[in-house]
Amino acid sequence: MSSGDRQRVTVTDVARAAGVSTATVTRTLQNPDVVKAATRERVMEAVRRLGYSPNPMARNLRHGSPSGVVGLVTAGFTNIFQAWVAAGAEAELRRNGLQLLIGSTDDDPAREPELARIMIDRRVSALLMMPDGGERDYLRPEYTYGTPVVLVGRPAGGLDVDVVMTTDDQAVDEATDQLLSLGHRRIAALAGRADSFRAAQRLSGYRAALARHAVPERQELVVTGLTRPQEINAAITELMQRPEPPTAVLALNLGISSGVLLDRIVNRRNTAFVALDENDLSAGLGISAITRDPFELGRQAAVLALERITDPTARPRTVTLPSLLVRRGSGELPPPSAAAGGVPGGGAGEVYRADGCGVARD
Amino acid sequence: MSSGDRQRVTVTDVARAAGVSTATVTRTLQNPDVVKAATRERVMEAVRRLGYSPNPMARNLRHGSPSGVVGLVTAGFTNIFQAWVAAGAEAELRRNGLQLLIGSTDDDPAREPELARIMIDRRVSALLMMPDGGERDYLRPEYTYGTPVVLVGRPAGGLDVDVVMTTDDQAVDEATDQLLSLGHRRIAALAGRADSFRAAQRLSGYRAALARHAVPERQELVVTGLTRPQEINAAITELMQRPEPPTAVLALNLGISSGVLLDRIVNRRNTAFVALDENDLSAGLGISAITRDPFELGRQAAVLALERITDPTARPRTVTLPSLLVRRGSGELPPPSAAAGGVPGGGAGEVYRADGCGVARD
DNA sequence: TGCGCGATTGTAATCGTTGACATTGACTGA
DNA sequence: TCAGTCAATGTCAACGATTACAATCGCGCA
Repeated sequence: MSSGDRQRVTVTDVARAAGVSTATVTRTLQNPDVVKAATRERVMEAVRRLGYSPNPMARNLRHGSPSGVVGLVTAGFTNIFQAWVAAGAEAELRRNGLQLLIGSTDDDPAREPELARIMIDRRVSALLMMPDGGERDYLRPEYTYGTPVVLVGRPAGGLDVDVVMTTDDQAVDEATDQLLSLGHRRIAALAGRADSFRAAQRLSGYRAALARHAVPERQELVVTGLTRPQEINAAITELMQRPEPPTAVLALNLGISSGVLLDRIVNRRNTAFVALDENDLSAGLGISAITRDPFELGRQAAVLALERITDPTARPRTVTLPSLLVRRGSGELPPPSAAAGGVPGGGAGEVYRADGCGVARD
Repeated sequence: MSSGDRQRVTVTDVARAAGVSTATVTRTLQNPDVVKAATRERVMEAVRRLGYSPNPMARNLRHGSPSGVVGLVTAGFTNIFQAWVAAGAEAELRRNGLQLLIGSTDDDPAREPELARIMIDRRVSALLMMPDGGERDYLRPEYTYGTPVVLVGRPAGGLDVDVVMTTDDQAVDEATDQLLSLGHRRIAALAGRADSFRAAQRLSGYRAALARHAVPERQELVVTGLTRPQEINAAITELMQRPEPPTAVLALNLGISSGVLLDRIVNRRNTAFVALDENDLSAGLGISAITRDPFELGRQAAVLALERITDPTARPRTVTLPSLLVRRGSGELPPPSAAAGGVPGGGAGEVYRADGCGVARD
């Protein structure tokens, strides 16, 4: 049959069918006002009948015009935080008639440049980069050929590009400070890839609070490099079985937060706990968490991209969104040794329902 | 500065720099063996020095070759099930040197055709469609121009395309059957969008089991159209407050599964419960679930796409992957009225934490 | 010495779309 | 009536990469 033909209808076909030149077809589509109404009708009829749509590659080739597509590079499709960022960017771009396409590095820093290159080569109107890989040289202007680049949640590192950041360090500092004020002295901090900017940013908040309270950092309470669920589970189990287990736990990314939460439920622990980022259940279960509104993060990234598309000469900007500590109880628990004083803000009354912005799907 | 130039390096530039013709540059890149070693060196050096990479649009324009990019249309980036499908497709495609790009309809069926069109126009090598929208006419061959299309988790509807399906109906039948055998007679079924194929497929399994056991279906126990978390929460609350509440609950998609799970934990319910699809916590909490291995689903879709790319004339195929009922305890609970008999089966080693339900922080 | 062959490389047409420029024809006002 | 104007449409080169075909070169062999 003809299903495999991939034989496309071109302007020439339409022009012949309508008895006009290709220029008139193009004009009818691009600038209808300059074409006589009768001709316009004839052309449109042919377009409809043949099912013509312009080949965007040829169009792009001729006039290096914006493609109407914005690319986003994520660390992984199943990274739900980054998925919400993508959703936020998508919504804002769509409001402006642009389409978002996303690609995943699958947490492999080596694939960032490849994916960025693919998107730049396909002439995305802008490129949003979320992974937290090390090397960023491939985003230097000589490689991006003027494609606007927005970095999400990681710094520019001398690059002349727009950036959207969050104040994770301040929020972790605030959470740590609160735990220290409650009397905690052994506060574990669990983080992801040791070489990532984000882990460093968050740990710096932890250390700042410790320093302010003149509490020396204990090396053995800082665990980094946790990525796989088994590692996370092993780490938390080992921590809690020590002779001197931590009295409070800071989980410094979403995966770790989920792992610690599962451990709390399964093993019925009541250690003080502050999560970073939320999952389906954390709000409903009274987990104090540092939240970052990923949807807004993505939206802002899209806004920056749109502005740079409009005015490529504008000075790159850095937008900072607040990371907020939401107190729901688990982060307000005192250490076991402390007298049973009033728990500030804690308690079952603060158990919220999860009514987040999400829509359930299948 | 020159950062906004978007002035790309072309074959011509490379050719001039290397002192050869554009044809030789192309040959060096496409078919190095026919170029003299010395010339090849000179060209490669120029390519490196200028940072040249071929414009895929121009390449595509000339020779309608496969683009090396496969498009995937999802209902939403934050749909974690579909994200895992994407991850599976990504892995398989990558093994074969192809790149996956995904776009989201944000659960708006009207955007399926738009997105499909964008991807087809950009000459993706294949198109994977996941949303469960109604209309599918836009995938007729006259609109896809031979782009291989694979439907994931929804039927072909007379279309001549590859399909990957799961046996949700059979698994739901099996789960319902088991609950009925345990003595349950009031089994609630909660489903998503009423007009979706998937909800219908799953409910048909529920009804088949009821019919086999000669248990009449109770309209008031079947709730459809649940999409937002609030709706899900309201529905489960209302159900359980009835004079005759259900003794068992079937959640027929992931969002609903999460909602019911949260309700169980918060309200310490111990009603029999079978979820469809899993979230972070369901395995650890002993929730019986119908699982579909989304990663494998995506991988199979990619395999079909790859085969059709290789041989566009092959007859479209339908691959069916099993939906499995994993027994972890919550689905093996008897109704309250039943005597405390042994729980049949219980999944032998598969019962991880049947007692994990209803735990709290005190 | 001269012909022919194979190994390299160059030339130019092509893909589909666009837009600057040229052309056509009708109509206006002097 | 005729130059001038304007609206409508046609012509053709260009975008960048590719490739069929042509051209060139060196060398062996008659």
